[in-house]
Amino acid sequence: MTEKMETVDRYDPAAIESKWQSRWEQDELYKAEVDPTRKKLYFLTMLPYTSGNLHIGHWYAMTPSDARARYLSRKGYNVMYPIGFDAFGLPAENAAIDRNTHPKEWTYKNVDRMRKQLRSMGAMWDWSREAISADPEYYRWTQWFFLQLFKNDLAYKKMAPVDWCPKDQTVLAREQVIGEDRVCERCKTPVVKKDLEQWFFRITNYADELLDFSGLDWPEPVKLLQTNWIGRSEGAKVAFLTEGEDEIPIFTTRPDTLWGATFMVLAPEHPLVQKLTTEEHRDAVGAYVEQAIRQTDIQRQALNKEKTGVFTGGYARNPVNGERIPVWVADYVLMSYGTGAIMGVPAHDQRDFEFARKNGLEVRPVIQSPDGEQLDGATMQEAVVVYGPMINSGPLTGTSQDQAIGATTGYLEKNGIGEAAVSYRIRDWLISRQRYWGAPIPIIYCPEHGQVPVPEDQLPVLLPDDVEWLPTGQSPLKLHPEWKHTTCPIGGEPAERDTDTMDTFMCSSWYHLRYLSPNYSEGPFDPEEYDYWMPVDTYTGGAEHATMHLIYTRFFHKAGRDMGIMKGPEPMIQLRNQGQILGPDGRRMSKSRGNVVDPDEQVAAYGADAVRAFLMFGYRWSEGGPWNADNIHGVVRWLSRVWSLVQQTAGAEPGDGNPGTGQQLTRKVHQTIRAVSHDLENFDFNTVVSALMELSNAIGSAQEDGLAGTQEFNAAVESLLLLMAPVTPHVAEELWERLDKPYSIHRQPWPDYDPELAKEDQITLVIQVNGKVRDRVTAPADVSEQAAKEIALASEAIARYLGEGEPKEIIFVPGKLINIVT
RNA sequence: GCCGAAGUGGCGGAAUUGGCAGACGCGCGCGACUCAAAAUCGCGUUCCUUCGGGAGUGUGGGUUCGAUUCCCACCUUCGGCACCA
Repeated sequence: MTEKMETVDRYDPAAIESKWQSRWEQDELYKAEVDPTRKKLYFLTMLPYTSGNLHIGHWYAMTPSDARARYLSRKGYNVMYPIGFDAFGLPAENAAIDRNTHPKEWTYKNVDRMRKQLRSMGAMWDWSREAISADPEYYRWTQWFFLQLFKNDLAYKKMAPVDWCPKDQTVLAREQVIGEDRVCERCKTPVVKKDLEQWFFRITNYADELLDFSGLDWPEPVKLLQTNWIGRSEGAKVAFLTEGEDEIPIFTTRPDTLWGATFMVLAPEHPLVQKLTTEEHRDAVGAYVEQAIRQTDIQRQALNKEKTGVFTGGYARNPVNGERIPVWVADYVLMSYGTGAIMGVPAHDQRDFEFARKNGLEVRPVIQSPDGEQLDGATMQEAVVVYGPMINSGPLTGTSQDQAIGATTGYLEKNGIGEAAVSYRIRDWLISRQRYWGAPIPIIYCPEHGQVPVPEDQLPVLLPDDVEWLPTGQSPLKLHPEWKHTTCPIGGEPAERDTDTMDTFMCSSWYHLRYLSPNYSEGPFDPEEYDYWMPVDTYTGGAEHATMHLIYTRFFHKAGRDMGIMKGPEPMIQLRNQGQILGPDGRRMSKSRGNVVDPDEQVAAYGADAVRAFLMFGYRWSEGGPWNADNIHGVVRWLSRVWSLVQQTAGAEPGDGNPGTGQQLTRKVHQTIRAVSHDLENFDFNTVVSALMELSNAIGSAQEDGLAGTQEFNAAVESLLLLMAPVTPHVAEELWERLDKPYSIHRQPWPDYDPELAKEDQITLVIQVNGKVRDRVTAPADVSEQAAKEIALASEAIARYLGEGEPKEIIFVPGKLINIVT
């Protein structure tokens, strides 16, 4: 033993990791190829943004996923695990401007650095499928997708009040404006409203289909976030007529309260405001509308504790009872939802109630209060927001709660004044960005022919390199005359290009398709690859993308399917979210706080295998948590122990250990195979590592018991390495080689377990009295109820707790416990 | 306010179906090795205790022979939504 020790070198991850990384790459160990004879598995992890440096968060997201992909590959699946870079976008452009370099240069330098950093993980990525969204050969097809959406009327340009980030000098999609403060998702600056002509995608056409998650194995919270984001409401659309015979449609979820509508409110931006306003009220309305439109959303909200609004002087008729009701303008009604106009039913809507009280408008109850009390509009303190039988409702008075909405809708339809309708919270996806670093929108504006799509054979519309940034923050594309001025593809007239670029979420909506065939030039992807690999079987990434990327990519897929480009109902079948690693102080990592953990430093200090194993072991993957610099030592020690254990015992002469111990070791091996397989399958990475530790501890004890060199012992060591390989690929490969096993361990089939061998033959039988544990005895695993009873009643420890007389009841759980109830 | 997730030792966390609470690790304590230290190895480590035992999985109830697990009410933390008619 002592002699042997001296020949054992120390575990030195730096020496073995780069060696194996180059070897695997050279041997194309992870190259995925279409093979119809094998069951495929497309395993995808959200692509990194080219921000400059790999973050410990990337490791946390990617290395457990890699372990699972490796496991499934060893289980026999033909696994494709690709990687690429999300390379366009604001952060790159801003960072480049700050550093006075070109975004392209900055981005591609980052790609080089991040590639190296990614390689240091030792993940099973197929680098031959790498795709970078800022490559012309990539964005050519991003533009192509835009044109297909345009041709199918799923992309359109319109003037609309949009969210503008004054710092980043661009508009944002609704999804990219976050929180109570309505700030820019990237720079956290409060956005302002601006009226601009912008490109939108008709994601609202797919609202209903996006609510259908059938066939998807996605986390419930993500499905719920998307459901709420889409925000489907059922109700009715009702046409009110002004005295000038203009129609004002409104949407309501409570058609049953129509008889209680005592006023109408228009959003300040509503097109009929001017026309309805009487001379007498013109100044007041004009001033109100102007200040409302000028305000940012936060300003509106701050004032919104108090409902403001002004009377237009105009009137409309309530179509169900012909009553003349005043029309007001107020900013609590949003132009962007429903029809931009509402009926005011103060008795049964709290907002309308507050507005009515403030402005002396009539409050008229039309739904029976649930406590049977007679509601009095003049004295009510708040709106009674309930469902109930209809009262004061003309011909429908007395309709029961259950029939109220249906009866009203029927009445509306019969009389031609309205119909059942659905409204959604989600808005069309605004994709124009007034920025340089993105895929140019491939549209040319011709004075003769209007919006003319760039012919497909002229794609890509290349981003010009020779651009200048002015302190005004204007897009350099606007200031680049040679690029901007072109000719009309139809008639050759002088024409102008669209100088906006596309939201980067557009690039990332289809990157999983570019991975299929990154060099394909006949289309966005090779259909043969598509048919084999799609859909994505498992997709992993952060839950923060629930209402952005994950909703966009589903829309994109469905639109692509309807255009005959893609197939199948959904792009990604199984989704799992990891949590977030925080700084050691428990707060989000950020440079300004100085709490950023650099993965390169960790790898230099402990090796990639230790960092991988630690990230899997130290956290519930779906939760994450603060970085704990101490806990990684446990994993490092474990790997060192395995390292010396394997080498000390390799080729040992069989010892004279007792055969029972060998059998126990074999049992532990089979139990570990079962546990590790189950937990990898279920994303329970922390217990994967703890099960492996238990096995190596058991092997260590067996070594002390003199079992080294026996068949059981060697088989256990072999199994340990085979099971460790997905978690710690380098050290497993190195030790595997040192045992003279065939290269590569990552191509060895995953070990099977034998349930018989995994079964315990002895159990600890727990003896309870009235549900409290009073004794534990060793018994055969298949101990019968009768035998267990005898054992329990014979126990001295138990006798003390049994009173006089017979036990009332004895409960026996086979293989577990016996409970005596007295 | 509405919706969602989570509360278990000093810390990270474990506990297939309602059945031994605290696996596996960190940290800490004691010991071995060493001139010494580091590293390594071994043992111990939920709390209280009069050493018999008692209490214990955010709080209070409930169901059950038996509850971290199921039900009801509440508290705390974190995330999402924000006048959506």
